[in-house]
Amino acid sequence: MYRMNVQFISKRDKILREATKLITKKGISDSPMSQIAKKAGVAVGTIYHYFKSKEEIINEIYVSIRKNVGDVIIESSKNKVDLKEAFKSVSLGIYNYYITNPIEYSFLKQLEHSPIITSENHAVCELYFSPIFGSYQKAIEANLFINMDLMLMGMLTYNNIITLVELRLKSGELSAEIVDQAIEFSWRGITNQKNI
Amino acid sequence: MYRMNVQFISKRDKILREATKLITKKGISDSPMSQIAKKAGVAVGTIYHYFKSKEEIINEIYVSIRKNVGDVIIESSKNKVDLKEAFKSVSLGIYNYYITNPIEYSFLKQLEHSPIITSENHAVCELYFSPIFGSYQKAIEANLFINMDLMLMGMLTYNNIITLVELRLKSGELSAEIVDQAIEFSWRGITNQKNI
Amino acid sequence: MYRMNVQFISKRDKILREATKLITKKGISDSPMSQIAKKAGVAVGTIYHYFKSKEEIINEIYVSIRKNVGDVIIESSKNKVDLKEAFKSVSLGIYNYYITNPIEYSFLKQLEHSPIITSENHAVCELYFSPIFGSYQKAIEANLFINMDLMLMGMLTYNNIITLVELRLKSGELSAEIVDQAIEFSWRGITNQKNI
Amino acid sequence: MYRMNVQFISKRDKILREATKLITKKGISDSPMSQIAKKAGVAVGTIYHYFKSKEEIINEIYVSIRKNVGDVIIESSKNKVDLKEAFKSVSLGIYNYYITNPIEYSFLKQLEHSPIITSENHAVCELYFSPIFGSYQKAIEANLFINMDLMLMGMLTYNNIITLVELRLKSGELSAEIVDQAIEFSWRGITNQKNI
DNA sequence: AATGAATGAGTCTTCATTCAT
DNA sequence: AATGAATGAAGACTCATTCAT
Repeated sequence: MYRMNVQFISKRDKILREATKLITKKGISDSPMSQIAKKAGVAVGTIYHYFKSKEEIINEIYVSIRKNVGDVIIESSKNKVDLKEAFKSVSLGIYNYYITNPIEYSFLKQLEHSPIITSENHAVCELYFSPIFGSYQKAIEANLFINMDLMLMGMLTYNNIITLVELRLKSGELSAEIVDQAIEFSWRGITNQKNI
Repeated sequence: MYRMNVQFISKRDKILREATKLITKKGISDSPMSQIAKKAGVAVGTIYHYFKSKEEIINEIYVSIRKNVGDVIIESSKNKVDLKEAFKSVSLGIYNYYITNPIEYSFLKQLEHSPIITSENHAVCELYFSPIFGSYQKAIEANLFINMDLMLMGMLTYNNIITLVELRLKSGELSAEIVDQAIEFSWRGITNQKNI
Repeated sequence: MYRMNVQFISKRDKILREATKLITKKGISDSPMSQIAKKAGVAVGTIYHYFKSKEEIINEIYVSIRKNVGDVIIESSKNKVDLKEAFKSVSLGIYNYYITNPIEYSFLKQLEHSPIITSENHAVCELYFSPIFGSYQKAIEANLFINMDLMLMGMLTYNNIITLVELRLKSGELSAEIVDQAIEFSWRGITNQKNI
Repeated sequence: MYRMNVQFISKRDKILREATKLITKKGISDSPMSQIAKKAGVAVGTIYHYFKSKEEIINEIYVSIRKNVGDVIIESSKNKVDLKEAFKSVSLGIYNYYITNPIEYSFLKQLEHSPIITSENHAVCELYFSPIFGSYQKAIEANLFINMDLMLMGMLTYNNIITLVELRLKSGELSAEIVDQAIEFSWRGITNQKNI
């Protein structure tokens, strides 16, 4: 059993991995369980040994990707004292995560408006954003950020990163300048220029 | 027989209308043609008398909604001399269209990343945004707007309206203040404050 | 109204003609009434004005082609005193009819084993062959032809022509020599060589 | 459990068997998959577990019957030194195969002109006749058979057997004498009487 | 734990036929 | 005579899920 962890991928993980790829490429209803099984190198029945249903697989993938983004947020805001530096770091962190994991990004986009994701899971995922809201709240109180509805501010800044990702996926490449333009756009939008 | 045309809805229109509603509520693959037919009060075969396939219906709906938004853009920018006034008017125009037509909005969101929409139709829809790009271009040249990638600027500002719509749909209601905050957020993002 | 008969083709005939072409090319179940109507330049309903059903059209076409072949048999045996001359003339007559009307031939082939043709019509068509059986009967009685089951002799000689047609349709072209070889093959098969 | 293999018919075989019967009786387009499934005692889905499509089933049946006939040809020409004896043996072999397997015969007749059979399969089936062509070729070279187009000779003699089968199926019964008449008919047609 | 044969409800689509105009 | 919109039963095929091994 020793050394088995090296390069060992459990069947369960293989199923999740291939499901993600397939669904991203073909869409949910063009990703039959039989196909997922074949790609993962397991029998159809095996999938049902690990998961209750197709929906369960999709929900699990969705939540796990959202968690990854949550981790990126936490990680990239660590040890950043300067407010702008922190803002840029988090923005770039999310941006980089998505463009280096385009499959995960597409999967999220495809599912975020779908009735397949349970509302319970939606709620869980919201929490992964809470660190951002926390720091925004403080900046508003310190009069560094515009006094704006907190949820609105969070969504606007996050979606601006998404816009950037979208543009990048469309264009294939994006200059550092353009990335900077987008972040500065958001920064101007949220900051009290006279105090910062 | 007179005045019969008032309030007369053709079967074709009924089909489109009910397809839109159903797909928005249930998603494409949970909106069988049989169901659409039933809701529209026609036989399944009748649908195929007017449309070649399910995909054709979806494409037609998609393009027509996008066209409506295009018309709103044109309409709401008419007779607006002041740059900011025009920007606000267009922003509010789009926002209002979506929140008064939430079904159309949801339909769009569900389809915009779908492979069902032909690339030809995607191209057609892009054109409906051209008025915006035109005015942005001029404002950049006049140094009133930040010198930013045009496509980026267009996408950021449009998506900020989408964010607002999304928040409103989530919350059920939105104060005029919050709407204003979002528009001002974008305005700060695109303008050269010293020249405006 | 005068001169109208020149080149005037009734809608009824157009329907029959286009149905024949379409069914030959695509097969019965890939020849929808709507398509026949379109090719014939009439409305679907118009077809039902002239014919009770699709099956009726097919039966009518089938019988009329079989009648044409019957006419060819009668025509090509006229004024032929010599037995062999008559045999060759009829054989060539049928052969030529089929290769100059390949659509009719294919139509027949496609339908002859089909349950669509009523047994009544099958019986009617059998009669078109009676002239052949008559002359064979006489030749057998005169000891010029082998004493063979009459029906068998009729079917063998007719089917040998069909074989020739089939070979010709396969090859695209057939030398006069080969045609002659086939007819002589049948002739040797039916004749009492010592008496002829 | 022993001897269980005796009389065990796999679902796959049951499907093929019932499809053959049904298609022969009703024709292809009146043999829905649902009906085949019911007769075979399986679910519709099961058919698609074993076959890709209805066309695939039909092709497989067609080729396998043609192969049977090919085997009969090989078998019945074995150890036949005398030319006429061999000719009669093969003719009777084919005749007997068809009349003892009338369903297979009808199936073949119905399909041989159909576009459903792929040209690849048509080519494969042609090969099953090659033994016949080989022996004819030799007999022609030895001046025992008439110098006739080889393909023509092959088609004429084969189709004469078919004619016999057809007559038998029509009449219900056929005397040994009539069978002999038909074979002698062909024999006279192909042989150089002076050399044989 | 793992398999994959088997299921059958459900999908989109076709098409002969009808009927009001 | 002629139209073609409207019908809905029926067809081929898919696929999530089950279950005996």
